[in-house]
Amino acid sequence: MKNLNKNQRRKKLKKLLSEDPFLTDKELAEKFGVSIQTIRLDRRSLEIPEARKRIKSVARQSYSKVKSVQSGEIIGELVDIKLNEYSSSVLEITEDMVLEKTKIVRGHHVFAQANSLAVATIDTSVAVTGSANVRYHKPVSVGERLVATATVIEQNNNKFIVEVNTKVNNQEVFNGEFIVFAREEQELTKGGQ
Amino acid sequence: MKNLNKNQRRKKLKKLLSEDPFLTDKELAEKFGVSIQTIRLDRRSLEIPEARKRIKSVARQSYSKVKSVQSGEIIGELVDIKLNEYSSSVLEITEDMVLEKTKIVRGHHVFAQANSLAVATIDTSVAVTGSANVRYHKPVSVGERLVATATVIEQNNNKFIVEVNTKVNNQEVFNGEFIVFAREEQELTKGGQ
DNA sequence: TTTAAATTAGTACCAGGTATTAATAAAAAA
DNA sequence: TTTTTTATTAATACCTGGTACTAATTTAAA
Repeated sequence: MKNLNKNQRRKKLKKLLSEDPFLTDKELAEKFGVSIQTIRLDRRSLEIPEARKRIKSVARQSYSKVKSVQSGEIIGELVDIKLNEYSSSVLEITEDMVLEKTKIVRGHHVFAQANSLAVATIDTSVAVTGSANVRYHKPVSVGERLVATATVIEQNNNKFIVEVNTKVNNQEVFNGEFIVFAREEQELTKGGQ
Repeated sequence: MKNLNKNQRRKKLKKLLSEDPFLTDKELAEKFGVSIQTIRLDRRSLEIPEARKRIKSVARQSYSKVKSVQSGEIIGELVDIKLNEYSSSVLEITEDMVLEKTKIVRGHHVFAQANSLAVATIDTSVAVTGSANVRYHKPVSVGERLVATATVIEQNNNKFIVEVNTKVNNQEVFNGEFIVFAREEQELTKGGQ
């Protein structure tokens, strides 16, 4: 990759680094057949930070994302809850949740919000989904806010039937009936999830 | 945070770094009130790499994860497919998919694999899920491999009924019936998802 | 051909380490 | 208590991937 003038090289450099932020100046210098100093001048004028900082920011971004999903254990933000009765959560649709082609939300995100809400509504140390019966009414797109409300409609011992209703602008886009089992921590071998 | 003996300190160190891989030896030394050298001995005996390597691996993981989910659009790895007939995918369960407390896989991951497989099986530019009826039979844990197979069992015009069966070690853990609609790219306003 | 722009070289310095040897402090055993 | 072992700290040389700056050299344009 040679014989590029300054502007071509800088343009390409920018693109390369956006695709692969892990490249060091040395690697870039080799790729372009120029000296390290040239690459550094390029980065400076393009205001691109050094590799370690780029890597760090990638790590930070994704780390906080993973964490919120892991620790929160609820998909979306819980806005209201009364255990064993009802709860609701809000999920804002971002670019990474949609299909590239159509910009429509991938079904499992809507399901995940509803399922995690249904499970969270039950007051027990461990709640697992036994089955779900769901229906998608309308497609959802980037920027829209999914408001899910879960209602416990029946309880028999440790078996709960939870209905979840998801709306965008007060219009129903999804609903589902989840059968959730409450279990104590020890008995993890049989049934459900 | 002082007066910890070696083993207590190492235990805590391990935990701290698992929660926040961005901490440098210097910061850790201050936290524990010991010298940098001590922290380095600790890391070495615990086989924990230096901060820059930890950060890099966090970045790499999430970078590749985001990419594969976005571009692949299939959850898990597609291993076989005959369009409009059947397909199968394999999903390996990793730590980030399970509930912290119980180490059991969160339901929506199993659903996501099945749903994305059902949708991918249909030969059209846009396929959306209309409804799903799913059942979780057994809990799934870290390290297990979910093998999902999707079979188209009925077709009426643009409406497909797809059955998905997910197994671990040849034992069924999940099954679901998905109603999927095939649509052309223009008509994105009404129905389904 | 002279001037200006682009590139390369060189040097001092930095963070955050590895790896090793040696010295010192604290705890346990004799 | 003294010795021995374990734990901790210090010191030093070296590494990568840089920043920041100055100076020299090369290439292209006026």
